[in-house]
Amino acid sequence: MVGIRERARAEHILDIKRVAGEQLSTSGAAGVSLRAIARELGMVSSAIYRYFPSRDELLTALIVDAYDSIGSAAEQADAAVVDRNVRTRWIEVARSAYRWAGEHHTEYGLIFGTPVPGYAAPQDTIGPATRFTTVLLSLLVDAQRRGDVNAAPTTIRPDIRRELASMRARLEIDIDDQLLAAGLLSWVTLFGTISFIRFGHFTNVIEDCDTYFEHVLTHLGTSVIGFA
Amino acid sequence: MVGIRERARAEHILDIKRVAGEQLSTSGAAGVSLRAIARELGMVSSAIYRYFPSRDELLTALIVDAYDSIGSAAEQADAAVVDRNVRTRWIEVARSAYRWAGEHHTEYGLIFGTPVPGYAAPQDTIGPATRFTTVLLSLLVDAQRRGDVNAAPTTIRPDIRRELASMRARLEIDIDDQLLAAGLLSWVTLFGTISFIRFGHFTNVIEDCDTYFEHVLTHLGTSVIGFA
DNA sequence: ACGATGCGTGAGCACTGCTCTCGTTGGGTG
DNA sequence: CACCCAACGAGAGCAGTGCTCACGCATCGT
Repeated sequence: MVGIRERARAEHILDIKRVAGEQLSTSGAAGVSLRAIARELGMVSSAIYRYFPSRDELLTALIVDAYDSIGSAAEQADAAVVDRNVRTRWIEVARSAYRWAGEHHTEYGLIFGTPVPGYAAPQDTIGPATRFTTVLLSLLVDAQRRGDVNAAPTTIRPDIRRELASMRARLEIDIDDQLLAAGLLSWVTLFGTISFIRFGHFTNVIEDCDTYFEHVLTHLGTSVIGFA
Repeated sequence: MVGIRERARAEHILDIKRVAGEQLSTSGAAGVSLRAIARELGMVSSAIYRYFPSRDELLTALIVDAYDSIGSAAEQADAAVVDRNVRTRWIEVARSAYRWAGEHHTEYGLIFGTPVPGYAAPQDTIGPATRFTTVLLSLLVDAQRRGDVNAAPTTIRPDIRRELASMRARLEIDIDDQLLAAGLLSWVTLFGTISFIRFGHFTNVIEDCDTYFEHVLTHLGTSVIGFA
């Protein structure tokens, strides 16, 4: 049987992260206060340290949760595509990221925004961080396998081909240079667009950001990656 | 003649911003402390408030300076291209942004990173903020005028054409839909790539980020915008 | 049954942004 | 030139922060 302490501990950790998440969405990362969390949970501030050794560790936990959240959103969006058409899958996955960023504004800023100087992402974060890109990569792998892609060939310099080959080996995937480069560029442009929209760089530039995002989406799928 | 006070005031403001900038680059935006600045300048903390009404205003001043800094870097890079070839100008301007981001890591994070919730960019920032994009836009205008551009036509939906037309009217520029859309996409991809590199999202993904950036640069200039 | 360990408490340290009052001093005005 | 207001620096003080530590109590494994 699981002990009373163990259960209470798990619940407390959840409570702390919940309140911290509320503070995060209302006041940003700077507004997450251990003392305020303790106050809201009816405990003394020093008690928090029994569960998180420092404020940084709490934020790290929130980062991990955020990566997991956007990753699982993408996984679900991908799984929901019944006909497994790679073009549809790409659009749905990209849309899920856009939607997630809109619904979790500050969490998005936490993982795709300014990194804290001197704060090296702990090992705990790199696992969840790859969850989203894994969805994207498996999508590309399937596209390659099914031959559902025919992009206009672009010139790729030898040093970049070497870089791509190294990446291919590291990830143990079978995607040719053309598709891999296009996928990489689309990945960056996808989050570049989301960041520009969510961080307000399109103010006074683009009025209907939702529509523009859809445009970028189809453009990337059609002209850059070249899904059939 | 300019008074003693006026001169002293201007110098103090410069001093405060200088020390704040040092703190910014070593400890990030969160590490900028009015009291620490006052200590370093040998004045009492409350004296700072004679020059900046709040910490936020100080940060705003740093943001304005950062926008000005990257803007003037781009202007200089553009002006240094003697033959006025638009392709060369694009590459030099984009490179200047990449270089600036590398040399001013935290300042870059300040303007392209996570926005503070509830912090609406004051009017003071929007002027300097457009300085970089103005360089980019004038480059596109020249390309259009000289006919130095021949991109593969992509499909642009009517609602996006409407958005582009509105943008064209607002900015009072003469760039056709095709080029404007390509420029917009390149702008986003440019800063998306810089952010991914500088914010560490390419760790364990791309080894030689400098080379990859050069690749993206030429790709955007050639395949997306299509400079002659 | 007992000892080690987990846990909540409260005081305390060093720090933060910001406010207020109090003299002093510089600089336009009569 | 004298005067008076505004700008200024100093210092105390308030409310808040992250974090540490010694202290007891409760729980759990032996």
